[in-house]
Amino acid sequence: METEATTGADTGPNFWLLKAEPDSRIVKGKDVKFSVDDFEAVKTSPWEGVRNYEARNSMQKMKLGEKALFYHSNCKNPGIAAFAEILKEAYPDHTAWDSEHPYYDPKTKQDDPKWFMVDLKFVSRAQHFVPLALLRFITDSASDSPPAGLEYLGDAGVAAIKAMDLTTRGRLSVQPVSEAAWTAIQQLASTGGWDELDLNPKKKSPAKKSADTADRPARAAKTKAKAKKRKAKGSDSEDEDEDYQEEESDAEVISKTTSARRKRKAPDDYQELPPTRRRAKASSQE
DNA sequence: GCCAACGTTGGC
DNA sequence: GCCAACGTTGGC
Repeated sequence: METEATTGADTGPNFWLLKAEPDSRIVKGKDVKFSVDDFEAVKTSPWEGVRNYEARNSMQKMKLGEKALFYHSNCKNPGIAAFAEILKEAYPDHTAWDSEHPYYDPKTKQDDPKWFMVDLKFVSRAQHFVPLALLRFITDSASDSPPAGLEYLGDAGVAAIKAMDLTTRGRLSVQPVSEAAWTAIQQLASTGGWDELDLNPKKKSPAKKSADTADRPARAAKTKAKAKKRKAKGSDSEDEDEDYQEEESDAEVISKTTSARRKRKAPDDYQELPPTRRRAKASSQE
């Protein structure tokens, strides 16, 4: 059974945002770089390596032909670089079983896949790259109306942008986008018009080291408010996720994390963990 | 390179 | 089941 659309639409298509890293970054000896240039060159790409439940759940809701925003993350100038669409609906992410792969997950079994991916088709570049800084500029503005030059967005477009997860949920790499936000982004990408805006106001004064982080508390408050809302209406980060709590016990999921954590803190009365679920799980293997 | 935010872990 | 601790994400 389908859960209803995360975006609130009950019948129409959903819209999505997926993040990729345009800059080289080496993980387990492999470069995980995937820029809009790479995407445009290959035209289609499996979206492998997602290892977050909420992101995965979103991917499992994606339907053939639904539209997505291609986002540049973890780079100098993050933002929306292209438009894409779903070419193939969710199927098991085989890279989880590939020990050579940067996102190898040794705990998942081929007969019980935990991670999924979709195939994405490149549609077009954003004629005007839509920088995160612009979306933040709009989101952080006290006004309900568009800034000068972007009147075409209308108040509705501004409201949609302000409601986007992108600005408040930085770590979510696959997220739903409302249709209104989709439209607003498309308008921005095709029209531009923010060259006159100072998207990076206030460089920190040398005296005040924390000047450029001064707005973070305000941001945090917004983030919290939204998180509360999600909780209230029931986030999908955990539902439909049978293994969510059980998996933790065996913990090699991301080995680096786990091994470090296992080492953490041995209180004086530390005796060697009484095996609990971990043992049960391990012995269930034949 | 720094560090706030946040998802996950795991002791209690 | 709560929540402190931890490591990672990702903007800056």
